[in-house]
Amino acid sequence: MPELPEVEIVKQSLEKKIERKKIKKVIIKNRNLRFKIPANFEKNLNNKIIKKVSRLSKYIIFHFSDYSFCILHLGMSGTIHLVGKSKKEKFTNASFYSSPNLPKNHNHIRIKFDNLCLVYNDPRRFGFILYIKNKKELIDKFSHIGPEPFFRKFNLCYLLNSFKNKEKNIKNLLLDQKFVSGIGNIYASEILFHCKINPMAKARILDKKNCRKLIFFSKKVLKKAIKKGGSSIRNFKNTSGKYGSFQKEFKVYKRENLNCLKYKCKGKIQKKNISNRATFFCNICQK
DNA sequence: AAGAGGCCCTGATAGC
DNA sequence: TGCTATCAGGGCCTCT
Repeated sequence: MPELPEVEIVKQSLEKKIERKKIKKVIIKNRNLRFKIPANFEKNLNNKIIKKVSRLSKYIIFHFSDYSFCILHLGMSGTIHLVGKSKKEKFTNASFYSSPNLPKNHNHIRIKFDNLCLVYNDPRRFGFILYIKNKKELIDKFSHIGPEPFFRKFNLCYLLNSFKNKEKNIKNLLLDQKFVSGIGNIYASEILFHCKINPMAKARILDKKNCRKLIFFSKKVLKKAIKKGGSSIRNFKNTSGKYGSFQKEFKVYKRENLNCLKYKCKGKIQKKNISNRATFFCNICQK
């Protein structure tokens, strides 16, 4: 589901609602996510106070007041839902939280606060959640993650250096989270369209001008997507159940055989599999 | 040693 | 209608 903009939207809607709250109980229905959730996970989270919620690339990070952490990755199909106690609960005192928006299946993790419950849903189970003991372990965990497009480190010098002798095509390189983090399959195609760079182009042939465009449009596309509340493909919603609208701004993604939207370009959008991932581009203006 | 490809899963949709 | 095949926003691991 989520690339950087969608994760940012989730993070933004989460922080307002769960910061400074204390975890009362953790219930795990299915431990078999991307990584098996260890038996002591619940115990580690019990009674922790969430000091802050942040995001790094496609990861959501819970900062606890005792300087331990929890990192959450949504994989392809992970979603987070915040639900309140049902009205019935007031009378029965049952510890039950429900919402009409909550999916029926695959609610693998529930984290309960007073009057609020965070539910992690993930049909494909490619996502994962990890408890991190301390700052050092956190830094370790992210040591192989490259800069986000928004970071100063993602500059002309860095790109030129990374592209030197690189045989890899630029589309695959944009998906390589060690090079740049946060860009996924949709935004890689969109960014390359704005740059007028062919996704199959080997990184080593790209010049300064191309690098400057990549830096500019990576930021621009992601920023705009965040502003629009993310892309609601396959029902992506924020934690309040609100849809994003950036899918309306797609210039190439899922637009195969349609006309290129660049002014006066007569091209048609092509779809091509690159390393088994659908890639969309204009055959004329992205030569 | 960089880079391509397989694989982990379920569900929606396309095609017959 | 109902079956099967293909594909989906990610990233780790293995093989060459």
